[in-house]
Amino acid sequence: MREGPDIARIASLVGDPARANMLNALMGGTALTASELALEAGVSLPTASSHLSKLMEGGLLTLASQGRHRYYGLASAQVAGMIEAIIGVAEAVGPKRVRPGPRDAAMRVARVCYDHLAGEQAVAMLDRLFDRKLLLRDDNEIRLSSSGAAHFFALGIETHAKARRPVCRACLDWSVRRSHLAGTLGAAILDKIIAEKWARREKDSRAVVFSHGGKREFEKVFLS
Amino acid sequence: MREGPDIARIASLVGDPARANMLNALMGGTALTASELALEAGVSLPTASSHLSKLMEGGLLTLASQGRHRYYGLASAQVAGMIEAIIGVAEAVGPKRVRPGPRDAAMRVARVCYDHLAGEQAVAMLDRLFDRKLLLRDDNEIRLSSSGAAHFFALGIETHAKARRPVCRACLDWSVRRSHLAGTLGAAILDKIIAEKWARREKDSRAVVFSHGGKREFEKVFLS
DNA sequence: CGCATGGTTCGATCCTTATCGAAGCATTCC
DNA sequence: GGAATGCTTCGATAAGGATCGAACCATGCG
Repeated sequence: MREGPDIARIASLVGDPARANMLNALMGGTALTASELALEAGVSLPTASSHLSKLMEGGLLTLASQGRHRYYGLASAQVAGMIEAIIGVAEAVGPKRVRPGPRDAAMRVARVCYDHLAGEQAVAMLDRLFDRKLLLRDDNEIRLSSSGAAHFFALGIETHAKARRPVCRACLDWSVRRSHLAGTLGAAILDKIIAEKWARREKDSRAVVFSHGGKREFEKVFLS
Repeated sequence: MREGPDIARIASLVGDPARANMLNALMGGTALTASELALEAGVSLPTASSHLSKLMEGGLLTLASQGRHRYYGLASAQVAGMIEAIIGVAEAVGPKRVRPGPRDAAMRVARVCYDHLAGEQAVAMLDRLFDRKLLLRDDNEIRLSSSGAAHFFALGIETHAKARRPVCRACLDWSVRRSHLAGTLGAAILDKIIAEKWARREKDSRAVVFSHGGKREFEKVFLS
């Protein structure tokens, strides 16, 4: 029984919750840094780093170093396909609802994903931004339209690309399984939400809780 | 990160070596009993039983009880497809050859698989039995031809179905990745090999070692 | 050059889980 | 009914690995 490919080794790499979350986050196709992945997985940076080196050694990830940033991505479409297959089985098997507590419900509605907003609210927002043609879908990329640039400028949100980081980026939402908005624009919008006190971050959690008035304001500006 | 299908749970089920071996053995499509799977995985019966109940609870296996026998099989083609995908990644990633020691080499040539012979010799034997039309391939089933019945009768091997257990059954070989012969006929052949002292079982191992003369005899009878 | 920041390595702790022997159930055979 | 066989459950042990704080390396910025 010692022959053949070591399937237990590969499967056990995916079999740890932290690593599974990381891989799941990378299924969006965009490479992420160690800190982003640590946040996504809900573990500390050293822990994430340890997991990432295991995934690298297992051949599941590729690494692109850019200056002091190190971007991790899935190694191949084959790896992505394997994860898809596992997700498929998990979905088929898993009407296993585990404790949909109040904390989780709040997370589902709105939460922080690194530095931008995620959850139902964030997905709905991106949908509306497309509907209103403030953002344009261009293959897998998201671009800002001229009307969009004007709109965000009016809101006091800077939309000029400064660093290497893209202004707009799609990020796959875990709970909704559709994209929400990342990139500097996504980050700026979250900043505004917090600065305007429309919502506050829950302590020791990624949940974002809107006040009653704040929710109204947010919907007026982004969901109308 | 608590949302969506629990992919870590599914992956970790496959991520244990013993369970991976069991699933691998079941990839042949034929359902196997707990004892057979214990042997394949190289663990004790209680351990195997524990693993099997976990795989059942995880929805990866189905169970068919027939009297005091309990046959475990893969739950669905989807599960099989997932395992295939994992194998694919493991193969792509894994020129990781681990210690092909003499013990493993012997196992590759000939070993016991529950109560019948497995390994290169066994696969070659089944090929020859088909070539000589002593056995007939019938979809996924294997049948004994009339000439085959006569042939084995001449060798002193009983081929009448007594119990529920089939006379012939294909069993996927780990090392060769092709089928060898199981069922009562497979068991009877192994019995003859041992009884004629053509080979002996290695102690505390599944390896079967042929003597020089025994190998000649075996080849004359089954590989000619 | 020094400081700040993103990442990794190290060491200690803790928890999960694989493992097997012994005992207990269930089913069939005599 | 008893004996035998296939399988599961229980209990105790042991090993592996996930985790985090603290210290360490590397790159970029002023």
